[in-house]
Amino acid sequence: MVTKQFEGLPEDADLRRADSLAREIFSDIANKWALLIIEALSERTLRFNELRTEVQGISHKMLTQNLRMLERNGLVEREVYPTVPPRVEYTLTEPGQGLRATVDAMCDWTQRYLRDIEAARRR
Amino acid sequence: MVTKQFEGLPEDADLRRADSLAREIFSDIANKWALLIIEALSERTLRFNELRTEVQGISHKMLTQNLRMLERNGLVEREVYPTVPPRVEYTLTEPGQGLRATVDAMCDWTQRYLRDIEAARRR
DNA sequence: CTGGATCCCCCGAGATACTG
DNA sequence: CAGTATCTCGGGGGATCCAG
Repeated sequence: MVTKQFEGLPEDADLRRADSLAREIFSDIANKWALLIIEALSERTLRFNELRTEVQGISHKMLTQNLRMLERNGLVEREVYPTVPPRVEYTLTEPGQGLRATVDAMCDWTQRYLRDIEAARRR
Repeated sequence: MVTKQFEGLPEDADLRRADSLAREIFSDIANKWALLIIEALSERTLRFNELRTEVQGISHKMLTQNLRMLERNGLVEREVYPTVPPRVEYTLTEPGQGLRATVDAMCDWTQRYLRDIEAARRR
């Protein structure tokens, strides 16, 4: 997806590294749960269990795993309030907000072509 | 992701069906391989083995499976030329083109925030 | 070349239990 | 409430072979 720009150029370790990184990131975020979590956080900051409710169908484990991944990539920020019981809030960072736009687009697309897809399936 | 619009309304079987369908579709397309295939087809029609090359890392099986899925949902069109050896071409349909735009946006996003993400990871 | 079918292994992911 | 750790199982997905 990215490589094309570099085709034919002399080997360049940096570009190759960037490309492999891009693929890695793409693989990270191009998955159902990650995108749904971002969609859920697009409106407002949410706590762990709120997310669990919003992103319906996700398991405890998947939610934590994906949140860690998103955090690692700097797409969501995790804020811990040292109260009792603990309170943890997840917020979209600026890069996360940027991705949010594309996720929204995907959701819009789904809505827009729902009928067409339904029709296509009947064939 | 879609349900929100309907919250609080009296139960409506049609809306529920549409929502479950939307989730199904979203799960179908929100996966790495499907999106990479669409990205590959965004420039031009491709044959099976060309796709296999473009979408590097994908296995024979995954490619066929995803193509069948995309075809079933009417995102790609499959044209068979009854020559020998057989020649099969895959093309993005109009809905497919629509999705392509959002995939492009995702790729752009990846490029744009590459450095930020790299930095975030080092922490 | 395209693409089904089969075998098989590994790990993704759910369930459960336990800490702070 | 939030999160980690362990166990376990099913099926995702690779490798391979066959067919048109």
